[in-house]
Amino acid sequence: MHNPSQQNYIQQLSIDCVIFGYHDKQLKVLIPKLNFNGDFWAVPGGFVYQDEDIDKAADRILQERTGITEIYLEQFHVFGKAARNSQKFIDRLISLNPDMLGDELIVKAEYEWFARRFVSIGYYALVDINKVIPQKIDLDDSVEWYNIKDLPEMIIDHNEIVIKALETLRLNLDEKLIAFNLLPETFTMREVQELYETIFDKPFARNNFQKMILDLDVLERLEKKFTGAANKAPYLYRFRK
Amino acid sequence: MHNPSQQNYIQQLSIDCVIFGYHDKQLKVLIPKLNFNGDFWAVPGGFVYQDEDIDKAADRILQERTGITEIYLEQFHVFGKAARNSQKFIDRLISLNPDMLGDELIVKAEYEWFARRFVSIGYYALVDINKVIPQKIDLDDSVEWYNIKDLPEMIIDHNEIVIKALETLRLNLDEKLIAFNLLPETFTMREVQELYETIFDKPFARNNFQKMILDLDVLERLEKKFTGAANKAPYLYRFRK
DNA sequence: ACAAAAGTGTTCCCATTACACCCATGC
DNA sequence: GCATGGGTGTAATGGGAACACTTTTGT
Repeated sequence: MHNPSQQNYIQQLSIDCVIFGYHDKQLKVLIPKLNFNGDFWAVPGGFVYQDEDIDKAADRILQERTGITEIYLEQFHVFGKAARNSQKFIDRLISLNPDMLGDELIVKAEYEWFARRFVSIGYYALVDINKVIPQKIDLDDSVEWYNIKDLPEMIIDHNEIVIKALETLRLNLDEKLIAFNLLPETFTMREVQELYETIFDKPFARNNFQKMILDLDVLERLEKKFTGAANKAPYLYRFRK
Repeated sequence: MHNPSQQNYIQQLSIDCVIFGYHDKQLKVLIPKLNFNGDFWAVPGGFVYQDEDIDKAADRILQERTGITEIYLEQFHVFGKAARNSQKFIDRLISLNPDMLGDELIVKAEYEWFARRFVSIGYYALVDINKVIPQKIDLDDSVEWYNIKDLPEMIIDHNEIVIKALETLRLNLDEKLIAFNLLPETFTMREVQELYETIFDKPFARNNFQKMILDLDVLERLEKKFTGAANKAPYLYRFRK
């Protein structure tokens, strides 16, 4: 077991990452489930080494779970209520997992580490869901994509963190042209539109949407995509970096 | 002297506040100067008590320097580079102030506290400059308003922090209707326009500006303000909360 | 009467929205 | 041919920018 209390981390500071993916007209969030009795879910998180930039720490945490690099990543909010700690979670965890008390000394140190109040920096990431192979680390029982409309109940304030991340994503989407990070290398205009409709949870007019996106002048049109369907083949596009 | 190392603070976490005020067509920032040899300026900052919300901590830091409560305050960015520490600043401070070495034990503890790498949460505040009576605390030599276009060179990355705060202010100004926090209780339309022109550093057309602001539907028109000038008296307005 | 600045109305332009039409594809 | 979905053009709409004019005030 990886013992945070024995690592050279900044104390009482954590990073929590909301990893967004998109598939099948659903906006999804990558969420590990802990390998303990009792159903504990938490967004991927971690701590910051003494000699590590916070952005680098977030990137490392992301790579551990997704296996990919060069991820679009943005800091969005700091969660720092005085009452923000894992006390309830830990107590329930221990009561349901009495056998986890092994080496008394280390357990005590770990308990004290985790039970303290933490200030957490929230990051959100946008990834191409096809490129991600969810990685279990440490104490993960599973790492799964959940539809954002159907999230499990998570520990501490992690459900609020996801909500705040989505709000920020919506605010930044138009301005920063970041939506394409959620799509594969190539995609059709319909797929872009469906993505936008999913994120904003509202419909867009097809023709005007196409014009709006093309006017951004960030896509290049490739060959047509023959799907075998009985209709005109759509063009494929690629984001021009 | 107030010794951070002996307070019950979260370690390696700080809060820095950019306090904006407005006067005489100038956007100003409240900046204390340290009471030591060598010219050291730093935006008002502080640390977070173990039992204190980070928002409360920011509010406390603000009240200490401005003397006023109910300040508009917003978290805007976390500065967390690994190399972000006060080492250079402290070394220069000590070399210029050799007599500050008093009680060896406490000095050593303080040195170790301040020399470490800090993660800092940036807040910006908008205040009515007329209501503020700048307060010196602890080691302040002075606390003054500086034109944002003519800031002193500050310690660590504090100049960057102010720049980032201004960027965020510009982005949020339209959306959140917060500009009025920088004005007195009542004001004329011209004053609002001059404030906007100062913040965005560009001119606005008078008639269209008036329409734009009134269409926000957040101002109430009061009586006219007779200035004694040889022209039509402008209306006074008040922000409707 | 006049200068200065406040207040308001009106036109112009552009970008978004809505509506309409044509095209390619496989059955 | 025809149903289906893709691509594009054009008219209507609305908000902001530009321009013009009127009103109020003190000298």
